[in-house]
Amino acid sequence: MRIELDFNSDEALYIQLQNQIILGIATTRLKEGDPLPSVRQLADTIGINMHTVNKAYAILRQEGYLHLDRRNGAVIAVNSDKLRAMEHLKNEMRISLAKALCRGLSDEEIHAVTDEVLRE
Amino acid sequence: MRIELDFNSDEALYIQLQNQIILGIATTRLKEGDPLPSVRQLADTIGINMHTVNKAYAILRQEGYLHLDRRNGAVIAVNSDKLRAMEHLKNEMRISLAKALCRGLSDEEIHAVTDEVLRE
DNA sequence: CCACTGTTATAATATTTGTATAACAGAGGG
DNA sequence: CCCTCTGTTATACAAATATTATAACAGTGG
Repeated sequence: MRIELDFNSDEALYIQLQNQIILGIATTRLKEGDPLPSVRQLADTIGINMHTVNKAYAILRQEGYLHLDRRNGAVIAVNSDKLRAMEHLKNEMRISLAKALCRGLSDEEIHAVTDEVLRE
Repeated sequence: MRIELDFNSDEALYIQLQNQIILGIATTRLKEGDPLPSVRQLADTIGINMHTVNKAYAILRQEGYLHLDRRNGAVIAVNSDKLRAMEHLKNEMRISLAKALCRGLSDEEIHAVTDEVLRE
């Protein structure tokens, strides 16, 4: 999977990297069991430091998206805890939806945007 | 409106402050034309520095939630650009929804969470 | 033994965040 | 006219975070 980072973004590189991988899983470009490049390899191809990749991988493991070990490297392994995921989603949406409501978007328009994102 | 900040949060104080005010507008606790405390006053009651409040106010003005001038202080004034708001929402939801999809949440479950947040 | 994995330690640098002091220009009230 | 309030700007400093750089360690497989 190709990974592109925006070096002018206000988002940290390791966060962007995390998000790219999460997007990859959500869009099935990355599937359970798929291997990721090693920290050094990926750092090299992107052109960033090994520790930045390692940080992203470590957090992704902690949040249940990866398995890491010295034998197999980094492997996609999604820990599916629906209840926790719904709580997480609710917290993340609170501010985003508040902004939309401030602009006068209706519930229907918000659902329409949701569907549009889900179709990607 | 009461504003509470979490000093142990990983979110910056000026971001939390922004979000509290946006939530206030979305829930109609703050309405068009309502005045906000002056930067010094609010900084004092919260117990943070004046510049931190000023930064939050300045961004809120730039993003079209406030009017600021020396006569009237800070006043709620929402600039309602629906098209831009929908683009903004779409971008913010992309990662949040990707995480939910990784955990196996269905479109229906995601809509249910959306509705739950909208009812707040 | 060698090359590869993730992991850890340590250090240097740059950026962001929050605080602190101070001043400026415009507006309103006594 | 002076005093006080408003947002705004400049400067400096401390702390935390992000990124890079070198280096080493322990386990795995060829």
